[in-house]
Amino acid sequence: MKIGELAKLTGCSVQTIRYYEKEKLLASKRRSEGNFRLYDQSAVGQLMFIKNCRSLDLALSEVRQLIELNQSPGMHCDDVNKMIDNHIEQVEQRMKELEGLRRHLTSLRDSCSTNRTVEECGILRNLSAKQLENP
Amino acid sequence: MKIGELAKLTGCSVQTIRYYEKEKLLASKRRSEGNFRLYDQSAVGQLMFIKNCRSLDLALSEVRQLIELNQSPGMHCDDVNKMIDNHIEQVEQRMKELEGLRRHLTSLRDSCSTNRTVEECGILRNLSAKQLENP
DNA sequence: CTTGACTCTATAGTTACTATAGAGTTTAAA
DNA sequence: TTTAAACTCTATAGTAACTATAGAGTCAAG
Repeated sequence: MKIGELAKLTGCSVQTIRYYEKEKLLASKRRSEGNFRLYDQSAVGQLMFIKNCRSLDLALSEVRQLIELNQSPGMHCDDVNKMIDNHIEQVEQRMKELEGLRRHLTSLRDSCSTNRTVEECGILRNLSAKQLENP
Repeated sequence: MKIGELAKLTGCSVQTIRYYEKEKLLASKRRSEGNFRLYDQSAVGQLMFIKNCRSLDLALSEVRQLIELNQSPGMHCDDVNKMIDNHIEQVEQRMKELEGLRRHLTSLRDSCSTNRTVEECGILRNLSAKQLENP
């Protein structure tokens, strides 16, 4: 199949597939006479693997590591576990940050009611304050 | 004062200050004989305003809008309120996404115990699955 | 007068794509 | 058979908000 069909099957864009190839995450060995990329069913699997990883917010560098690991079936998979553990931590960390941010924004929003002018705006006054407390 | 002192006072890096100037978020009118940027106390305030906005994850384009608004003290500040409301929504949206991600990662992690080989690794097997359910 | 600390501009790199230009290829209809 | 549409190719630039570097100039102290 050609790149367009692979794109449709996997839900990736054509450019993205070419980008993954350039980044050595996906090999396309064969080309047609007219120099078009040709793929088989295994390419669908490889691309879905990448897509699944990306839906978990894994970086392409991490995906690359996983692909390499996948190629040594006999090795221990501790590194995979570590990577996922690490990722869970990062996600939880970011959630905490966002919770702080949310509280901060909400209290900022409460400092201004409607029908004020810019001059009176509590939000702008707060933003101009020398230092914003970091909760 | 020169750019290094401004950087120290505000906690921004020297390059960041120059970058803000290029992006027209911060004006530096005066230069020394030797072409060094010269700042006064008001620059500290302007830079802290930007820094405060950034600590709330406001985009530089939004900061630019706020700076412009700040220059028309008589106008209504509804746009400021809208921007912050909008931002709160975005933060909450991202928090929901991350919560889904966290659950997803956790259940993935549970699919593999220690002391397995890559071949047996539940995580890799799951990632290879044609479609990852999107909870 | 030279050393070191500072500053200047311009440029490239980061991440994971997306968008474009300009060219060639294939398929279908007129 | 021609031609038009739809597809593909490569190469390049853009995105956001910086950070890092090169190579040059400025300034104060010793």
